[in-house]
Amino acid sequence: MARYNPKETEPRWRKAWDEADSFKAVASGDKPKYFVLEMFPYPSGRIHIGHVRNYAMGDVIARYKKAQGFNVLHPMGWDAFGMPAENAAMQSGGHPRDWTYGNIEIMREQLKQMGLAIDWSREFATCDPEYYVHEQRMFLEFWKKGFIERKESMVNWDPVDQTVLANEQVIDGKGWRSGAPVERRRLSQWFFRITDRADDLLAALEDGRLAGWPDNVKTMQKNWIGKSKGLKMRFHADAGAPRGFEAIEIYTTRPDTLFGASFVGVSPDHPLAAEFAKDDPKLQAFINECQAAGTSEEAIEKADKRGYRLAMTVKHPFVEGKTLPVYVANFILMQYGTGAIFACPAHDQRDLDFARKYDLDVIPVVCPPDADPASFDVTDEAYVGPGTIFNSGFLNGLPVDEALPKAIAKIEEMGDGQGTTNYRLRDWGISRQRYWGCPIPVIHCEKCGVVPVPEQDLPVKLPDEADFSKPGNPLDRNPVFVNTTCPECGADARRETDTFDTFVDSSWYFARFAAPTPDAPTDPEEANYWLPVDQYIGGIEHAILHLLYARYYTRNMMECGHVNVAEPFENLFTQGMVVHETYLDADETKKLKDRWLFPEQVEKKDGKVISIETGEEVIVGSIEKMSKSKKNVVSPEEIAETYGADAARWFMLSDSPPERDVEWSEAGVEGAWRLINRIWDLCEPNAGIFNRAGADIPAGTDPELRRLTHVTVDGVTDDIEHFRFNKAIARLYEFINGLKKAAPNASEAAVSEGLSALTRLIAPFIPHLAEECWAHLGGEGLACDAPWPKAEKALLVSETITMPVQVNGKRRTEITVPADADKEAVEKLAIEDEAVQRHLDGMQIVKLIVVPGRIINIVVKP
RNA sequence: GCGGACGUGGUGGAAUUGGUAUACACAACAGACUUAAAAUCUGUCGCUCUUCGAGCAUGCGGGUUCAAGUCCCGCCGUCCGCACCA
Repeated sequence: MARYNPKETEPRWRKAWDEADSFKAVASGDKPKYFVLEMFPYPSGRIHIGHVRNYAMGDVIARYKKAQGFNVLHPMGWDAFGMPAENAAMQSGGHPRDWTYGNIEIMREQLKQMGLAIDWSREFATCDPEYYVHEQRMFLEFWKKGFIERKESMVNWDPVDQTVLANEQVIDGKGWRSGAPVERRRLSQWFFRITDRADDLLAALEDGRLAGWPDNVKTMQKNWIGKSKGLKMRFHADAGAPRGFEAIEIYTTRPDTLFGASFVGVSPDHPLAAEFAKDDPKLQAFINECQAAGTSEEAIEKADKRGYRLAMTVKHPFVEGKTLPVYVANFILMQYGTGAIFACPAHDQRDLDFARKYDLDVIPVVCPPDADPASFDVTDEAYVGPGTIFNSGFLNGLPVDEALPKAIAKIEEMGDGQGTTNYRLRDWGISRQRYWGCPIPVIHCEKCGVVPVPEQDLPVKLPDEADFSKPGNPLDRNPVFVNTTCPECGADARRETDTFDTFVDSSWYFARFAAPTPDAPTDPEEANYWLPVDQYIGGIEHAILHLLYARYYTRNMMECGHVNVAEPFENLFTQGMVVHETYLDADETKKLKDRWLFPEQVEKKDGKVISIETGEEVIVGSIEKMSKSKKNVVSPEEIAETYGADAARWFMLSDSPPERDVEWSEAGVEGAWRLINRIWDLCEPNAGIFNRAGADIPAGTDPELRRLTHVTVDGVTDDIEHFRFNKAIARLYEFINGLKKAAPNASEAAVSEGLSALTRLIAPFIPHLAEECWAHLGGEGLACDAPWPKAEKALLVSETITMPVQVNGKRRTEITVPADADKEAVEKLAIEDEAVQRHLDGMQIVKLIVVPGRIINIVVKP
């Protein structure tokens, strides 16, 4: 028997698909459309097995839907702008563009070798000027429509490298490259006004428009948007207020606890803090320390609660004569609300921690339902639940939800504030002080201000020079790029040197895939044919940012007439990540970013992990998603080289449920390879069987084999529909085992039916082998064009069923009953069973439960 | 710190959503074939015991139910996100 040789068959079938243009998508015909999209990759160098998992899943859906008779669009491209290209340029001196396009060449070849059913004619990279010109166009359109504004925000600044740092580049408050303590700097930047659409983005999560999205993603986005009802109010100064700060405006969601207030706090970034710091070096030092934590919310909130008391007090709004101290506190975010709070330590854990540390009052004002106000007290744990207000003047006796509006009304009546809706969501800052991104198409003129680049001058192309040997952004020191004239007055002017956040690039690529055209972002007619994406697939790590930005950006595009959908992704599937241990060189004198080791650079020996190069023990770090920066990546190449693309695809989809993270292990890959051969061995002796066996199979022929065939078709179909690829594969194993056992003694017709179903069922998973088998068995045309098999309902049912029998909830035996047996008959059979009788001896039957088709439980007592 | 998830044999996992816990696969072990190896095939495989039967097992501790991996309460551990990684 000839052994299956993927090295020979796989390239041959890929060529056949290419020549037949099998996966070319055309926006016409009477078939229903189906747009399948996996989140496009960043061209980091080579694909890793996380990519294989992601794209194999999308490919199963694309091929399955094609077989189901849909007109399928399944494109591929590159999220090609971003920092890794600049980092590579700094390290090796090359150009980000060469590095990026070089990587794309390699990764395209690797992806093609996976045998993906992709329409490669639509491929593009976001760094192609033909793509980003439209992004610049849309920016100007959005600006005109008021979707964009310029304002100040904070960035991490590395004083040595003279550059802005991403949060991930700030490690323990220091720059990852320079090691210098990071400063917070205020910069004028461009923002998309996503908060203007917060309400609709939230509403769509709740009103069924995103019914095809998983609940956990919707919940995460909902919490991220963080709509809250609360009160904006002013605390009036009592003493010590600097000029212009006679009142402090705070935001609170708990105005019902105002009587429990013990201090007012402001963020270290608050203007009041800056004002006091002018002549208080100690305060300035404190603010600097707080700012050294960087800009990330995580760092700010995780830090120990610390504060600095200002020489200022404010009046309590309700209690005559009562004053409150004012603190600068490190846990208050300038970005949220007004950057200032009032604190009620008894009913907020952060406030309580702070109050205990600085010995401030803790006044309980909400009494839990089952507690007594006279004795209720708060020690280490703030009470945040519902209850009745006490210690609170005019609010006394009210439940929390009634006290809230009453407190707001009172403050409004006093003219000191207003009830408001607030969002946690912030406007989307899109300016990046980096070279390798899409240039923001504006010009700064001393006279005319900020002026858009005229349409006919687009695209603003990135200049070729990119010298990363000096600190800072190469665009800033490129006179040819920077120096220009004002399009309005003709005077000398400066070109904007910031580039777009790469999330802008990925916020509309799906629309470009659907309808590329040279003169506009989309051809609206074609875009409207394909959109929305019917099935979007990507990592759970994108649950919030990318998916929210894309939803927002699509709304902008809709208002400009580029698309006619607000929600770009009809159905979403978030797959788990492939995670792997990280390895860190123990040499702490090296910079952190240079210490990571690839898995193939280490080996395990006597329970230790050592570096192959140095022989030294390495630090085994946490298990994390595969990423190039931490080098914990595993390439699929070796597997594909040894066993073929089909085996690699099959292996990545078997075993683990798609939505769950998997810790990478190669154990089991040989099982995938054995399966490929087992299927081939099953088909090999049956050359041309489809031509010999008739289409009609007489009733009663090989009922068990036929039932297995149809049950498998039914089950695998259902599994694919629900993204249960691991279960589909387990079912296919059972089918293959059963087919193999039955084939020698079964009729050619039943065997042919089984093999025909098998070939088509495996085609989405292992398409090359499916083609080889299909051709060998006498199939017409290509397997990728063959229709999906249909299960005959009549063949699914079995005549008898097996039911377990429990006595007092413990399984004692099982009985086989006719499928149509009624309840009494089942009860009788169960009680009469010998094994059951042993447990009924000397007992009295109290209750008898029969769940039809499931289980029998006999409850007894002595 | 906040938000979202996950936790079942030596390993990856299954369990029709409250109804036979461990399907399917990997690894291991034993056997067949072979001069030998590979490949292939057959069988065993959660733990404990008095093993033909029974008891105990789904991260830990409680609870609801005739029945709990599944539901509820409280812990522990791991992963993802936290706005300039993509």
